[in-house]
Amino acid sequence: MRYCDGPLLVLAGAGSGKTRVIAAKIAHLVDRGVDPAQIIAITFTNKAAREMRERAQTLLARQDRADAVSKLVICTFHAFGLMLLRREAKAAGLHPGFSILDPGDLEGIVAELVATADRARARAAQWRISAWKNALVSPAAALAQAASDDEQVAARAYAHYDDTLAAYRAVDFDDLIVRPLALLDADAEVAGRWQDRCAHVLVDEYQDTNPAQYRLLRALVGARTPFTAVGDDDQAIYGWRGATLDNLAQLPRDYPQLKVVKLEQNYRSTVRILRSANALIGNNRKLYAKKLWSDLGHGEPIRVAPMGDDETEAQRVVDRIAGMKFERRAAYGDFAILYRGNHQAQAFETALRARGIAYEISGGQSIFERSEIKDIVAYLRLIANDDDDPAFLRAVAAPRRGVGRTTLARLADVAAQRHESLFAATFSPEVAQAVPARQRDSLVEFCGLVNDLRYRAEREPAGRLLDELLARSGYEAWLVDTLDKRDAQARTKSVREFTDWLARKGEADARNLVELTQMVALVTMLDGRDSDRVDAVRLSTIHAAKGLEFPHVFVVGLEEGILPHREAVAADDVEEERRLMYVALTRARQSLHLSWCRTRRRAGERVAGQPSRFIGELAQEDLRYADAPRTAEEATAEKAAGAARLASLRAMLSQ
DNA sequence: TAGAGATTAGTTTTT
DNA sequence: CTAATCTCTA
Repeated sequence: MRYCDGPLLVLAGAGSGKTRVIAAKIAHLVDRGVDPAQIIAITFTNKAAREMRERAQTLLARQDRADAVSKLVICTFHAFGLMLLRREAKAAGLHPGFSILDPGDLEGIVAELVATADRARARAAQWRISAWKNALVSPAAALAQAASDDEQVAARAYAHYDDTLAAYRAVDFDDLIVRPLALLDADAEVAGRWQDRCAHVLVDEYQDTNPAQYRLLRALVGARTPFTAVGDDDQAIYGWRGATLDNLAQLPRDYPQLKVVKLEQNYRSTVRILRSANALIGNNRKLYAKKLWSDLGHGEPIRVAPMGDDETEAQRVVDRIAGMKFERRAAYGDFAILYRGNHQAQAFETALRARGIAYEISGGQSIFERSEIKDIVAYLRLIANDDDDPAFLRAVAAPRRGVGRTTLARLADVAAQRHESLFAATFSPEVAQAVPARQRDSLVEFCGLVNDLRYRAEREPAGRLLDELLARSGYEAWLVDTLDKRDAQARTKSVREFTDWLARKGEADARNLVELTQMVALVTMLDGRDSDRVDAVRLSTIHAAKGLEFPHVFVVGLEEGILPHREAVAADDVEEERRLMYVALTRARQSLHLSWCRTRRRAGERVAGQPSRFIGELAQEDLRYADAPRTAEEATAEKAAGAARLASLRAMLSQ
């Protein structure tokens, strides 16, 4: 670990203290006199970045180098790409206030390019385009290799897609990787500058990098910079996003002097949990052989429970959590319910709410998907970049300002004729002709507000500008008038929460409004201030739970077709599903509970299900099967018994 | 332009 | 069978 001068690959098994290792290495580098501003640590998620910063902070404080923390660059690939593009906007041919389009905007753009009203079709094309970008396939190459009709359509849209984005002076998520890479490849001067900036690069979750990310890494590291890659081939679960284990296999070939270190001791789970996880993953072909071990004791058997249907499953899991909380003096925060797809959360939400148990959903819809937040973000994007037509369309309609479909259609005609944005077209003589005075005044006033705020965006604190935006646009007043009281209150609150958070963020990191706007596009959830404090059961997709651990874990919905997912089985990619199961199992510290449903409601119909093949692949001697009640009476009786037990426990507790 | 009713689609993971 | 989106009418 103290090897600092060359390329290093750390194969870190689940629960082997991966984050700790990276944080320790960062602290060690600082200790050796490396300039903290030249240490670049790249993670996969915002959450991981935050965690790593916290760990590094603790270690550095111990070394009396707390000052170094704020200089460290610890961020996601995408945030790093954004930073590079911002600093090199000119060389990259970008407007400094460029927008980062959200997936909804992009769906609309793609739908128009493929001339379809069918959302599923548009999304499929959008997905194809993204996959091509991440695989570094150009539009021309995509057109040449597109096999099916659908791919042909997507490839033709791809050719115009980048032009459309350029017209809006906008980029998409993938561009935050691809464009910095193109810039570093094309411009030796810029590349040299950034390579000099890096004294040491660390990459977390290396197994989840895609070809574009790997190339970016190589362009950054060059021949001189030492780096540390940390990963685990058994936890590669982002193949669908273009991540490829080839990057892991390729590393020793690209860097012959690569040192490889394996971490095989698990500090998290009991022997039984690990034995089952090892048995499961033994069914996959291996890139690097590795066997996790633990000295945390045998532990209790893994419970496997077939359930009648998904509703019963939710109820019984929640009952069990309530029971265990008292029996084991555990906190709700010690429990996690993990599932394959977001929609599976619903039954559990309902069950938890019925019991009055606090829960928190991660990986679900974030506050950035709420319409009122999108409205505010649209204003911010427009302030940063007035060519952002999607943002214009959203902001101009919230609040309603007497400008309707007809007016906007006329404005769009003028803009198209003049080859300029909706914003710019507002001030053209043609609009004076095409649009009645009243509507035009509204538009001009709207644009005037945006202009004023833009003018001040770099000089004044973000908090004040945000307050002014809410007041002068009439947005806050509109929320209050239009909606019935309760809804309005909730929305006003979430808007306030959001603007307060932004203002604080701006102050803490000394960012102006434009910089904050770009950052917001990459953030999926507000920094967890209450999430740490609230004692709540965690509901999460397995993907979103990677890197986390819980004393008690329930993995639910373990049926053929769900895990492994139907599509994955059809595509003959069961290995990635198995890794997903492996990740789920290895989140658990003490107790692990697996369940599957005999029938499940889907589209109003009951569908029969088979237990997942993965249950059969576990270490059978460590499992304990529980049978579901057979009849409705038994189920009712059990429910009543459960409720009674819960009531008596509650009574005991309240004494 | 906004709200209420009709209609239709839902099948995986996310920066 | 929901829930979200769309369409029509006031």
